[in-house]
Amino acid sequence: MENAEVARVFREVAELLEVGNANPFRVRAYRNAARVLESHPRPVAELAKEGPDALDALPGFGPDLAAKAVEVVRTGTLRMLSELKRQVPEGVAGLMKVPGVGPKRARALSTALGVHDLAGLERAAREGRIREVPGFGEKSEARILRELEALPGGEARVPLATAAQYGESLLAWMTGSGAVTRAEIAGSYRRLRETVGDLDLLVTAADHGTAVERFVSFPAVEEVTARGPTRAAVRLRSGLRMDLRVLDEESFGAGLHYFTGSKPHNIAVRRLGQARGLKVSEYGVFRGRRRVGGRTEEEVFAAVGLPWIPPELREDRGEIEAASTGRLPALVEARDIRGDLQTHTVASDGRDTLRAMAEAAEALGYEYLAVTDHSPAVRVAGGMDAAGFRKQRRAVDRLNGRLRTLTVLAGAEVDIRADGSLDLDDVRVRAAVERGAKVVVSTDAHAAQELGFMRWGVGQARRGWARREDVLNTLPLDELLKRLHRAR
DNA sequence: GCCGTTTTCGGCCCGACTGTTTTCAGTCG
Repeated sequence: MENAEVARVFREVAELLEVGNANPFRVRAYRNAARVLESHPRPVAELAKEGPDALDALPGFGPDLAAKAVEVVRTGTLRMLSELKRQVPEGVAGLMKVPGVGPKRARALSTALGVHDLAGLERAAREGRIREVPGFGEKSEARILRELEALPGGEARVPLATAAQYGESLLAWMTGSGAVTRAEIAGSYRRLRETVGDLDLLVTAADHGTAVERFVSFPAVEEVTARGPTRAAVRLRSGLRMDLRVLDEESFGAGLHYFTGSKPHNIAVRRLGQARGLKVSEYGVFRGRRRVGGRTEEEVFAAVGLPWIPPELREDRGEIEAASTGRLPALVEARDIRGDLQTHTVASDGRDTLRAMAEAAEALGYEYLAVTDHSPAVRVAGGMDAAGFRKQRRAVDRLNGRLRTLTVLAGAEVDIRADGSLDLDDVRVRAAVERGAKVVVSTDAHAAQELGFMRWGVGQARRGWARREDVLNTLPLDELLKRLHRAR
């Protein structure tokens, strides 16, 4: 029983409770519990064995949720869930997949029209029956139809590195024009999540209208979906959505914090503010009507008694507690990296020669570069046999004699499974680091240019709370070699 | 359902937008 499975049961309970008109805070308790389990470094099954106290100690867990988690671990299911499924008409929760339809409207539609799935909802909309339901009108009916048509395509999240291509050209587009004085992309992009749903661009500008105008004329824009005096939204030809918000200088830090999220992190910060009689919003920190901060993120955090927290940690996974007790980790930085330990050359499926890779790595200021071409198992990647590796090793020795500051290490990428697939479901840096394991951040570069992917790897390490000392390739060469020999 | 340097009961983050209302509920981020 994995944590994710228990979390899924709790999420399903939350959904059914919500559509069943339960206390929204009770619903939130289940969602929160699911989120805590998903990001908890220890297996819930292990905690369950230790007894109820271990689970009760999890944030947001009380006796009830702890007992329910134990029940799911032991029986694979939850009696409460089966009970809820009997009470709530089948399929009603599924109606909430339509944007604009929440629990109340899903229930209203189900009760009034007897629809229990999206197909039934679409039929009712086409027959003009939705506008007859109290609280709905022609516009709601039209929107539901529109959203239903857009659903299957659904804007999927895109990989961070892909989003970065748009993000960086967007920033260049905005700042290069002189239309804005300051521009930053917030959201999960700034938290360096592996995937990004949309890009939230925040700017300050002398003239708001000019900034909005510049934004909607970004070359990759296909459709302008909203456009007001201080905000706009567009969809790019690739399907990626981008939002713009024009902020005042005095509230830029509050806006940046708010739109960087994550949502659970923001909620936790606001609760801290509330306890101090402060109101924290995207416009600033207020005591009554008086603004007490918001120009910078530091001001926002300081107002609630915290040091600045790096965006990569803002997931409400313990960073608030760590910050308040002065135990935030000094996170690894891209500049701490002294070498790349997994790369390829033309000897297998890389695109540059050993020498070109070495020179590019030296130009990046690295002390070492490990070339790790494929073993014979990976035939499609031109895997080398033992003789090939011996030959490459001699080439590495010759090259090291000529290089000035870089040392090339000879290695190999050996597949674990015959089909090459990963049998792990998750990037688990934090669990590794908490148990004292060291990690290595590498790019698997197959071309000189791809050595630049290092920053994405560092981002994932930071999201796992990795400090410099947790990452082996922040070590100077001699220490790295010592560690490797010791491990052997 | 959880939680407590105001509380063991009565709270629980905040604001914008939309559409349906005639002062506001529902939804979203």
